[in-house]
Amino acid sequence: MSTEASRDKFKAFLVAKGLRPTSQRLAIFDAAFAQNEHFTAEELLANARALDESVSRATVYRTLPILTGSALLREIDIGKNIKYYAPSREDNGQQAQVICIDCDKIFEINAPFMDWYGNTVSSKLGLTPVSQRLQVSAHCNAFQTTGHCAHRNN
Amino acid sequence: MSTEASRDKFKAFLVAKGLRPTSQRLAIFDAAFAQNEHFTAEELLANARALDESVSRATVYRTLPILTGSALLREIDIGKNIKYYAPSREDNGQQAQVICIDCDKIFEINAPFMDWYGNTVSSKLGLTPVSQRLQVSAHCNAFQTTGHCAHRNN
DNA sequence: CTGCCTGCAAACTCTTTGCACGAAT
DNA sequence: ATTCGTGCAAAGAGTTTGCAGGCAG
Repeated sequence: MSTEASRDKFKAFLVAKGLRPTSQRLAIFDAAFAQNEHFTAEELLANARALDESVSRATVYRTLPILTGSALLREIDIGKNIKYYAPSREDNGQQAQVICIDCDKIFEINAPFMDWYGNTVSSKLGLTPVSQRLQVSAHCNAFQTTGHCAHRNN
Repeated sequence: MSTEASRDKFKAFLVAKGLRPTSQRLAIFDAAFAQNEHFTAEELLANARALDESVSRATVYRTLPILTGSALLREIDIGKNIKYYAPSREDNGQQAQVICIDCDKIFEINAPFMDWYGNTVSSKLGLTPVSQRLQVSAHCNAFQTTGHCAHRNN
């Protein structure tokens, strides 16, 4: 899905919910979809402010649940106290993450068996699966030798 | 591994690290291993205080990393802002969790394929896997109809 | 007497919320 | 007018940490 199409979908979602497509909300959307990497709320704030300096931290935090609720953005919790976000993909919900412990870089891996696994395991317990996540935390081999990861520019 | 054997292992671990097996640390250990369910730091504090009222919140938070570092306790992050803990099992590191969204009950499921998956996926990226986790979030069917989960007494 | 441990309370990080003002309908 | 959205700053939750005193070796 193109960014432009997603932007329209976001506007339509807002209107359908009786919410207004304000300049701040759209700036936050644009900043989110301009990101190549996974990002945090704070990074999103900085990038949204670059587009529209009137965007406040509160509005970012209030808009993020709208974006994840509209399924345009995914929230990714890697077990730190901070949440990461990334634009959704088609294979949404069937992706595993490999997280570099050294630089926090997140790799997304297709894992279509996850849905099957969630269904199988939940039904045995009398539960209905809502979501599943599979994450591998790993050290970067390059970091062990060179002292820094090649993944992210830090 | 019996609780008694674990207790000795904990003492040995402390000594090996040059740390002292103080009454507070042992009370925290005993409280942790008396739990049947997964527990939070705050619950552990309450239970440890029942054994030794001199235990403080700070000491609980300072002792938890020691316990997880000694591999006697596992830390389980279910994507809430709070961390859960549980005594380790033999099949440590190869367990998936099914989490009831309605009551936060955590079911542990053996998933021996996780190690294989972590190794396979990491090696392709030039990474060395450290840990992996597989979690399924699900709704309790009983909750949908009766309004409360049968799992936990709340 | 030297250094590890402790409790207390303050600090910290990330996120949420109350409030009054401003914009849209 | 009325409702919705906003920024600011304060509050909140969970966790960490600086400090002065206490206990062990």
